[in-house]
Amino acid sequence: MTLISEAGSERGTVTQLRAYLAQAELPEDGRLPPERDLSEALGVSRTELRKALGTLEAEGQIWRHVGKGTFVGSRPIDTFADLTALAKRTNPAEVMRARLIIEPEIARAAALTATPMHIAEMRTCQARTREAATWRQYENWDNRLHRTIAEAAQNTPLLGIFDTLNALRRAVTWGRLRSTPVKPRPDHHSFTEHDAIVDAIANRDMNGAAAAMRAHLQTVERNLLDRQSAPGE
Amino acid sequence: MTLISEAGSERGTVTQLRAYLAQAELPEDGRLPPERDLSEALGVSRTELRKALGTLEAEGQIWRHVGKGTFVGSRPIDTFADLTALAKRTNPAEVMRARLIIEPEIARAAALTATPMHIAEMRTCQARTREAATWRQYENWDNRLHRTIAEAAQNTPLLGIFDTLNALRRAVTWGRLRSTPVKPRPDHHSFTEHDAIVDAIANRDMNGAAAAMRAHLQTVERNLLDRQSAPGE
DNA sequence: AATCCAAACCAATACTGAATTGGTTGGAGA
DNA sequence: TCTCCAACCAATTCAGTATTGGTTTGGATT
Repeated sequence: MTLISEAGSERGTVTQLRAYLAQAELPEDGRLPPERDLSEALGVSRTELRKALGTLEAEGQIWRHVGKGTFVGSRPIDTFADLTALAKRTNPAEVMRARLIIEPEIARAAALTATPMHIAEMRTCQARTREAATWRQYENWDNRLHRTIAEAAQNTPLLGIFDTLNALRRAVTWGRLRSTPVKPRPDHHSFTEHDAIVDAIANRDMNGAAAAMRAHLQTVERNLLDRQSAPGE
Repeated sequence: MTLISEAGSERGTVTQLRAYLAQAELPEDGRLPPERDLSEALGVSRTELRKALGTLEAEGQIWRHVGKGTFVGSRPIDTFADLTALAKRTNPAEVMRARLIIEPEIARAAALTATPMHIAEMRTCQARTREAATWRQYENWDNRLHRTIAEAAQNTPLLGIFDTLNALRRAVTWGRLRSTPVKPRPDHHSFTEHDAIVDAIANRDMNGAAAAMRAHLQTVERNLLDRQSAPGE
């Protein structure tokens, strides 16, 4: 073997792969055969094939994933909608900060676009939180209230973002359940704060809605931190 | 079986169920035993139990799903975990509106938390957009600039949200690529607008950063709409 | 000494078939 | 008519197995 063939061994495999990709009939999803098969088909060692695949991947021609396979084209756009992966890299404080940044703006938008039906549903959720006999029920209606506000913004991507944040919150807080089985006290801070938010939205007061939501979340944040610093409450 | 028990059979089962729900120790997810077991445990026929469960479901106390089971609380929101599903329900205008709501707040947060390294990277991206020889290169560095701003906010969930929005934008705009192969003109609006954003962040001017980002996105939105109303540009 | 290769191993994913579960139907019986 | 029971249905879950890209190891080649 000459100097050239030696020096170009990897490049050779790359061009061979390129030719294969141009010629081969790939299935609908663009998946190409597993490395073990492909290396045999091309008459190359798996090591060498993997190096070539590596350069092609660096070029963005293909993408790979353990257990899934190797595919032509660019990686599909599911990106990091994967909550569990995100949840592992973050913590409740960060999620809370993100909520503080996002949700007031959602409330602001909702103040502009909410329909009477939305507002009526918000009031219903409010009433239900007050009637709640357990914390579970309370949180249930609290969630629903916040989501109704997000729905009132009438923006699909925004609603998706809200859901993502919400799911993230649950994933991160998972395992730290409210221990007390009693129901929320009638003077629970959220009641008046929720009132302020919904009232502002009903009055089409965008700044007020944003401010009320921010104030509410800040209270929630304070409670969260307190509970962390003094566990067992 | 007496007349009373017969006449009140269903109502009786409902109250019996209510008592069960109040007393029973339910697992974390609020799932209650399968109908077949529960009917035996309560000493009721499955038919009757199902009627009672039906009324409780109508009241919103529980929710059921084939194969999953029966759960207390209200039906969880079907979150669009999948971006492609979300992309099908929305449109460029909505995505643009969502960006207008979210990204200024990200810029505001970035103004507070950006490190000198972040700012330096922003300036680099800026320079690269000016040097770009093609629209593709320009958009590449433009994307990177916006993402650096999101990184500078130093909040994992926020960055995830930004990526989601970005992926959504690409998914929705997919197919309508910029046809002109020429490079951006030196007086392209984005240049000065990007300057304003980065300057504000560097000056720790939170309101300024948010305003500049909003102004920038509004210009982008206007261009987008213009292009829609006059296709082919 | 440096590479390369084949095999084994690893962890993530896909796949497959059985079991579970809410929903439905049909017949027996009161 | 109504209830009950059993069987059945379709959606979902679950557990075990097979694939698959990624990594390590030991030996062979140069």
